Amino acid sequence: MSQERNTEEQIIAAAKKIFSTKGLAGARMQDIADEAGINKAMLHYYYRSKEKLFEIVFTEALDKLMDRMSNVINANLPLPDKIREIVKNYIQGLTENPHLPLFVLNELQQQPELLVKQFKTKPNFPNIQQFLMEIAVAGEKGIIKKISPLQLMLNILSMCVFPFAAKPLLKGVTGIDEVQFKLLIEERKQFVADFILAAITP
Amino acid sequence: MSQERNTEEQIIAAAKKIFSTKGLAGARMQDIADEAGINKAMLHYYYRSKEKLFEIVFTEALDKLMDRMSNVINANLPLPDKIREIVKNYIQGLTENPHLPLFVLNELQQQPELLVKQFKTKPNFPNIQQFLMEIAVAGEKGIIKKISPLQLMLNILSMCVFPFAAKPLLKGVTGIDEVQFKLLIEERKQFVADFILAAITP
DNA sequence: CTTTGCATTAACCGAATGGTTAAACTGAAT
DNA sequence: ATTCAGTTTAACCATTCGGTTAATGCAAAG
Repeated sequence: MSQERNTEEQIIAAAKKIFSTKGLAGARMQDIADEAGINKAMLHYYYRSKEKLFEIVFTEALDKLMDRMSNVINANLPLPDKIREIVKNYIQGLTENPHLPLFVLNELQQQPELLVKQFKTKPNFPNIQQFLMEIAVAGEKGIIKKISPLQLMLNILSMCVFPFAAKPLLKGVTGIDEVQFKLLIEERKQFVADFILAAITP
Repeated sequence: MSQERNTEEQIIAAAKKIFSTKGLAGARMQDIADEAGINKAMLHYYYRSKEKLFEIVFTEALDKLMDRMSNVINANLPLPDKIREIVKNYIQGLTENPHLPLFVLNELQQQPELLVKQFKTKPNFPNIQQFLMEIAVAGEKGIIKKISPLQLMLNILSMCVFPFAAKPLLKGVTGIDEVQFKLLIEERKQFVADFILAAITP
């Protein structure tokens, strides 16, 4: 697939693709080797075992999801504008990596410990606490309604992430094709933001 | 686990548990046999193959998800009340089967054909078209804002389903335990309904 | 040219896994 | 008591899969 470049990177790229689409249990080392266009033994030569390789891929995936969230959350903007940015930015990010959510959520259900390892090396979630506080404060100030910050954040996340996880179901039930799906997602960047702001504006 | 009863049912019960938590690729026939407390050969005696057994379990799971949706959607209520009912009812249903969403969404991504098989035997989705129409009409009448029915339905589904799929992530990031999670979910029955209605009321 | 150290490959290995089979068991009908 | 059909079990089989190894390739250093 992705020819040239040094072997290590080729492997990671292939592993990302295979693991994120088939999951840890469904992925075969041979699949990854084929995808990378190299010999299977190379996988072990560079990354010892399937689990080690998986952990690297998974950690990077989770990182990507968390970082994208953090970046936007820390922007210096009034809360409503910030929510608009978060939604737009997050949906865009998922558009570029549509398999990430289902992959991460699924593997996390089978091995919740994977989260702990992440926190030990990268404590990239305190920002979320800060965001929750911001929502609470905005509620007190009357900028938005007084509501549970956690519930609001859950709603924001839900509406951004779920459509990507439910893509096959959505396509099957509504009968839309790939183009229409992308259009629907594009439309959501504004729709969801409007929806949220309408819900929380006092 | 579930002792007594006829063997066929024991197997299905065990298969449900194993498949829905570990997925098709991650589940082992031996796991299912152990869970049912019977000999592995029985699985094949009654259900031929892993795939056949899986298909039965999956179809039933998808059915449950779809039916619950359809039932409430067809109730004879004003749209706002109906949305309240849908949210409450759906979240409650997922509370009783918290693994269903991630299971179905994940397997559906790997084999979207599974949906087609479902539609051939049980065309239980036209009701959704009816619901979308109802939203459009309510928009015209000024009962709610004029918005994309599909986007609204996606939002409703997202907010109901996502928290269950993201449970491990949520627990990890916020540090809440099982009891607090259940409380959060219980609270959501009202919060999400309020949220939606606030967003779509003209 | 030769050596040296890393990279690469094909062949191989043992364990796990889905599936099969032949024999043993069980209980009801004769 | 015997037969007979359906059920259950342990042992077994073939394949797949993660992982290893020994031999080969190869390019830079000497």
